[in-house]
Amino acid sequence: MKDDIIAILHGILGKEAADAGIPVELSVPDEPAFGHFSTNIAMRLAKPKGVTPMALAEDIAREALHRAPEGLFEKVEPATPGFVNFWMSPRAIQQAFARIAKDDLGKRFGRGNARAGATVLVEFTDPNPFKEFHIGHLMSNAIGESMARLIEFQGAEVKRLSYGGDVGLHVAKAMFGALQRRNDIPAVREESESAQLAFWAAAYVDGSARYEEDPRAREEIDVLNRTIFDHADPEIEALYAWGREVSIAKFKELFLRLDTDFVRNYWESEVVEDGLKAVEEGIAKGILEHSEGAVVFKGESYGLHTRVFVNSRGVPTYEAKELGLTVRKRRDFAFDASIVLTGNEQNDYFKVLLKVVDLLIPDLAGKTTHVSHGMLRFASGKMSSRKGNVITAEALLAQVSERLRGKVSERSMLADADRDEATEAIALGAVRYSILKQNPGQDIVFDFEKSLSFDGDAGPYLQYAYARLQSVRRKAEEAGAGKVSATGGAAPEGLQAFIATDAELALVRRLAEFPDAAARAAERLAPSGLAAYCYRLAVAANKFYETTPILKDEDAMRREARLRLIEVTAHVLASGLRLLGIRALERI
RNA sequence: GCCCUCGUAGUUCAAUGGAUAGAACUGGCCCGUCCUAAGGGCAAAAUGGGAGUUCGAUUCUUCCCGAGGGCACCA
Repeated sequence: MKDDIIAILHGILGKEAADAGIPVELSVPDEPAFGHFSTNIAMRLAKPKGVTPMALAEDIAREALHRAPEGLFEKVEPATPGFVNFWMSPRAIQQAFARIAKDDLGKRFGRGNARAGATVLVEFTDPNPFKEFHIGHLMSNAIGESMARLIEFQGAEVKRLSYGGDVGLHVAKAMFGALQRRNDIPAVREESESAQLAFWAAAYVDGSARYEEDPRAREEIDVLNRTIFDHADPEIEALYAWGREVSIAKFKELFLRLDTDFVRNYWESEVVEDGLKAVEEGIAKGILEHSEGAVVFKGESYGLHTRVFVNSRGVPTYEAKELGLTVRKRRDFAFDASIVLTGNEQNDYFKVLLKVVDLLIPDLAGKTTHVSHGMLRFASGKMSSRKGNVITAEALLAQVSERLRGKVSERSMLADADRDEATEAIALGAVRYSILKQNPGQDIVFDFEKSLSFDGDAGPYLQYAYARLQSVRRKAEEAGAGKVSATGGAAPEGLQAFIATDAELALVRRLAEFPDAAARAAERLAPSGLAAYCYRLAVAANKFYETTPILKDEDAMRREARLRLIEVTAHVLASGLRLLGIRALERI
């Protein structure tokens, strides 16, 4: 429908719009009084053409109606101060539905080809061994996984990557903390996985505190950092191996639970060499320089600031390692684009890094995009793993599940055995949706009671809408009322003519928006637009469900048509949810 | 001090420079012989302040106020 109108507008405007550099755009107004589609082209073109916006809008409206195939529009109207609003005829909407249903059967409705044939790396989550997997990582995971799926939906092959700091100062701090209680270690190693993790979390908190408070401890930790880096001490090596292993085992378990499949998990320890080599090259090329015993990049002439790449002890910092990672990625994958997702506190740092990459590795220039997410903030104050007041991803999910449990058991649609699984999926969906519905890059103020709602614009609402649609389908199948063509049986010709109520037509118009919504979210690398779309689709589906009898309708053809609409809606909703990383549940 | 984000109903979030700023939660009022009420409907409620650009500004520029982040050996 949208493409039809744009084509008509291009026909009317000829090359005037193109010459003026003004794109012909069509939007879907929130306000029903402004039509199904609306364009502002008359206002934008009035000045170059030397006419009033309203006069142009009137001309365009009249001409559009004149040029359109018979029966496409219900009406086309100019509106002050110069909009042109379009209302599709029911028949045009019905035909759109027939097309969507056909595409949907082919399981390709909504897919785009903006990234067809491209290989895109997406690095996200990035938990660090020796530290906890906290809700910040959960946030990165939710956004990154959704971005990955959106890009795949546009035809690209996506390689999911994670990168973790298994060497560096934070490790030295944790190791220092652990060495303070080395006598406990044999006992702890006999205990549960979670006790071992708790030991390391506490060790890190201790080590961090001592690093800040005690100059002598600080010196020891810096030395320890070098020792770890050099693999110089067997006892340290053994302790390190244990800590690293405990962390990584946990991460693997969580990745599985979060349904994210990384093809490669990079560790800082393995990119050190490439990083140092790149730094050498940078020095040779005069991009990096020695300063006060360290190797730095002076970013001031680029409007950036100076950053240290190798510290005065000869240990590469995050900068050099990230440089090594970039080189490494290029060696491991032939990629067209690489996306790195981090917290927004790294924005300035990444500008420096990407500038160095541009200067040092010209063939990678511009291929890497840094995307940042905001921080999780609490009414109660800031979370800091250094201070030990972090909320782990597991703790959050456990708490959300706990709140859901009562709600799930009140409802009888599920067998007891399935309730735990549903609770898990709803909890994950609720958390994911609350993260994804917001613009990425913004901080999220997190409040257990308030921000994680299970009603209204929230994950469970979408899952519920889906489950209800599926329930109707099941009942229809049980009753033998019409073959819902899940198995691929084509609907009888002309069925779409029975889609006629306002709620039905509005729902079809929503369905038609799906490809645009997915494409736009992928282009902007922002799942929030798709989350908003899924919500609006669910609203339209619920309205249809509430207002329109389906199984109870006496007319067999109409019943079949409505079942078909339900089937397609459920499938599109499921596709949308999948792109958000939220499981569509058959029953709730 | 310099740089980057961000200030929208009581709260949490929307709004490719467009129309009457859109939702949800909370509080108020309706809908139960009906396909899952985690639902549907009604009413109420907001752009931090000032100047500017524009036919049109939540959006762009600038100043002020406020919050967060970054600014050399952490990541």
